[in-house]
Amino acid sequence: MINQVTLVGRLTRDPELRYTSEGTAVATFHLAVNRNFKNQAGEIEADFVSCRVWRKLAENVANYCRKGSLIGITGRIQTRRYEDKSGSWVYVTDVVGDDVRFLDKRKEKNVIFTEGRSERKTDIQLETSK
Amino acid sequence: MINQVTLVGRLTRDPELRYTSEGTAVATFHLAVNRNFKNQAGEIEADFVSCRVWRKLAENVANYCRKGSLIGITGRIQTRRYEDKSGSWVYVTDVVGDDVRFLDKRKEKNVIFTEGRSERKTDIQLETSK
Amino acid sequence: MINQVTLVGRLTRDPELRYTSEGTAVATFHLAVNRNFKNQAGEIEADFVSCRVWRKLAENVANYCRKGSLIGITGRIQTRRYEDKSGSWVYVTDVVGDDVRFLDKRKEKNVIFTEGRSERKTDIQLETSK
Amino acid sequence: MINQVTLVGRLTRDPELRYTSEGTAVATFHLAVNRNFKNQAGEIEADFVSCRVWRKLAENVANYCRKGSLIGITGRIQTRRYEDKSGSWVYVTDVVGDDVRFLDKRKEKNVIFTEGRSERKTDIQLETSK
DNA sequence: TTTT
DNA sequence: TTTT
Repeated sequence: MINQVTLVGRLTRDPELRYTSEGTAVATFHLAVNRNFKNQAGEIEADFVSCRVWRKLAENVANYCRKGSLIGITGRIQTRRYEDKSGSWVYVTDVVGDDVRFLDKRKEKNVIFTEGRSERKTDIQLETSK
Repeated sequence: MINQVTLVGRLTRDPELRYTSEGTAVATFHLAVNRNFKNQAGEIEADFVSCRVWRKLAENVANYCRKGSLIGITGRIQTRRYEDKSGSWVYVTDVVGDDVRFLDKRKEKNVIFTEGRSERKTDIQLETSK
Repeated sequence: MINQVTLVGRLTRDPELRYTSEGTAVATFHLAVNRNFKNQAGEIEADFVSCRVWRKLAENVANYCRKGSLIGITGRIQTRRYEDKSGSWVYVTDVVGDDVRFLDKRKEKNVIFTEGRSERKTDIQLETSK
Repeated sequence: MINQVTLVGRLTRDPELRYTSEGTAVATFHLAVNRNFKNQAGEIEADFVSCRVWRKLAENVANYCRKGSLIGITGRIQTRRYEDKSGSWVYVTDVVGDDVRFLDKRKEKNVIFTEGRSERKTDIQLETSK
């Protein structure tokens, strides 16, 4: 079945990096995603989405993101529940990311812009091709 | 900012239709979205996503969907929180849908297939508008 | 950067399965995706999106899909261009799928429903890993 | 049916604003979306996606975007075809946007941050409306 | 070259 | 409170 999420927002705090007992890295953080419409008071609110990424991605997020970083994340919604101390069920919803883009990096690193080859040419073409 | 969700899954129960004090229709339901991978035990699990739609969409969902209906929904993640009786915050995550497709309808109704004609029309408009 | 597509539609013909010179399987097909609104004449039109999937997915699509099959596909938009015989550039846009769901299969196969158990397990792990 | 696209990329040139014969604004532009993986030569390539937005959105894009602007766009894939001078069919694929985010704006304007207050309000409404 |  |  289909379960696909795309978010662009800012970290509400530094990400938290932990490791499972098997040694797998997990990073968790909340994204503040400003809404694209105003409430009755004319203000813009935000949704605060809980996100989780695994392995190499987790380490990258921990290394490159801080409170306030603008990121794009794609992934899926995951739900789970657990019993709290008082014995009642708590339902939790997270976004599990399979890709994260760091959108306020000044410039994309490691981008050897070969579009030179393709892009520049393309541009010319777009010119020429009218 | 960007906040976009697409889900395809089945209703876990009949949708619930209610009205706000202003008379606006809201339908709520849970979607069971089977995961596309197996757990360690070789079984497929599901995520149970809480969904909410408003107005005409709410009434359509209430009219056309039942427990087990297969639907596609597109929308966004919305978060909110409230204080429970004991004074602690409860965090809630829902998908607010802006479009719902009924995927087990035998055949799409009112589909008169007319590709070609209208596309050419579109083209002429754009031509003219240069 | 972010490039994410989700489509649900029907195959306009049987998929075509081919192999690259290195022996990698590729399946191509077109999806007819009915629009969710009517044109001025009150008719529903469709978009005909060219899709491509690789490897195991290609073979699954070739085995399980036929003209008219309802599928969901997630992936990304890919563009390329080539020079035709007359020396002018042709621009091509395809959706490259990374996941395909067969939506008119009577029932999901191999789905053994086990919510609860495994979710709790996941939770325990996370607890431990703090 | 479902047809949903999310892209984040940079404009390859300034957008072009035109008007249909009925006076409706249309803006067209190409987005360069860097791929998240390298080719055999270790370089990052891009997809060049043709985009189109209408009405107020078209005017906003024309006013606020320039060559190189980083934007996020959500919308759907639209296909059409036309007959060229030589009488053969040309197939065209565009993304028609229903929302555009300007991602290199220094800071979101008019964002008065009010989480909590309004969320509680929403909740009360729902309570009342049962 | 277009599906139900 | 969980679907096929």
